[in-house]
Parts: sequence; C-alpha cells; structure tokens
Amino acid sequence: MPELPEAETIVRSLRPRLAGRRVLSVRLLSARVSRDRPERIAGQTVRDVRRHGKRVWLAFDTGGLLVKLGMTGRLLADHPPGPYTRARIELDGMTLNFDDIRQFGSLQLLDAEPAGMGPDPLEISAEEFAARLRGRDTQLKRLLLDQTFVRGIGNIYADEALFRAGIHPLARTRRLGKDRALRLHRVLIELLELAIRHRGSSISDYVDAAGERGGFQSLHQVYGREGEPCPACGAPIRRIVAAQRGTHFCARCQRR
DNA sequence: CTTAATGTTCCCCA
DNA sequence: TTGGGGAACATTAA
Repeated sequence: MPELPEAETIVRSLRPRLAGRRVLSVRLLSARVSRDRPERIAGQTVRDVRRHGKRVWLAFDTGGLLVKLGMTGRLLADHPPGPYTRARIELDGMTLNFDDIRQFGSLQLLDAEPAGMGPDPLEISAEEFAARLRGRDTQLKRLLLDQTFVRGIGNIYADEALFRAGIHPLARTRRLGKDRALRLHRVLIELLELAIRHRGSSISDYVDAAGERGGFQSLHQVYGREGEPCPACGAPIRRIVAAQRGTHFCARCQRR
C-alpha cells in the first residue's frame, strides 16, 4: 500500500504527535505481526519518527521499531481498534494502531536504524544515480522496484516515473544513455515531491495517520488507466506484466 | 470462480 | 555473483 510519498505523509503527521511521548504498553492482536516482542519498548520514549524508503522508523533512546506497511498496512493515531487492528501501542496521551488487512506488514524491533538498502531517491545526486544505474543490467521497471537500487519506489511510482521520463518499462539499463538516466532522476524527484504535496495516492487501502485519503491518484497518468487515452498523445494506455507486477505505459511515448 | 491488488522473500535455474 | 521466474504469504473486491 505505501510507497515513499505515502510513508512520508504518515511520518510528517506522526512525528510532531509522537515525539517525546512514552510508550505505556504494546499489545499484539495477531501472532504474525511481529516475531521479536515489541512489547519490550514499553517504558521508552519516542525520540523521532523517520522514513526509511517506504518504511516508518520509530526511534527510541535505544533502537527503535521499524514498521513495514506491506500492501495494506495503516498507522492510525487515536483510532478505535477494528477487525484488522494487528497491534495497539498505548502512549502517554495517545494511541497508535497498526491495522493491516492482508498481513504482509510487520513490526520489527531493531537495535539500530536499518541499513543496507539503496539510497533515498530524494537525496541521491543525479551523477550518483546515473553511476549506479550504469552498474546494472536489467529492465528499468525491475530496477526501480529494487529497493537495493533506490529505496521507496513501488509499483505506482515506478510506472508514473517511467512515463514521465519517456522510458519503456522493459528497456534495459545497459542501453539507456546518460542523458536519459539523468532525466529519470529528475522526473523521479519531481514526481515524488509532487505526490507528497498531494499527500500520497489512495487506490484502495492507503490512508494517513488521521485516516485521510491522499489525493495524488487523480493525477496518475498511466497507473491503473489501462485503455484510457495517454494524456500526452492519446494512444491507449497499455498494461503488461513486468517483474511480476502489473505495468502501465504508453507504447507511443515510451519507445523501447 | 478467477484474477488482481500501493510488497517482500525464498527457492530454483541459467 | 547476478539476473529472472515462480510461489508463498492473507484478504478483499471486481
């Protein structure tokens, strides 16, 4: 459910509300939500809320809680528990729910902030982006979904970015000129920042910490628009499967 | 009844 | 070692 803009939207609303609050209790309502006893953070104070790619990091004095939202995960502030509430964190003055219909999400208790993924696409320089791309040999769609290349891009923003960059999703990294690599980097930043300004995309499940839907889905140009006319040229948007994911693009604007 | 869904991970093969 | 396919995970909606 969440990609970088959605996780960023959640983090921005949660940070001022959570920072400085002490955890009173953590209750798990599903055995599958976590394997490492997040109840152990009880008594600790939230020092910061940060985004790591498409994940949410709740930093405590020692270590923190990494929230993977999976496909349908939600972090909800001061909401009553529902049938899909998988964990409930009671803090000094508020509660935080982790709801997750499909249960692909999880809570991980870590000693330190996670590492090992690719750089954040909003922070990497154009030169570094192009250099990293040059070292790979794969399809562009697959590359963007690979969290070890850059972290935070998922199926929606991969398709939208490739459309904006005029790159076919099956195009090979090897055959992409540097100019087009630089263009991809630029449109990625523009796209992600615009999506953040619109508070993310709500296709089916995503809502922010207040339970509000995002607004960027109405500005999607190809994602979920199979058969509709391309906003640039009018040709019908096509859907194929790439990297095992539904992939939307304009065959006229995104040549191979 | 079948398929697909904002994701990740593991296993197998080239 | 890298890349790619497929299955699995759990649940809903079209």
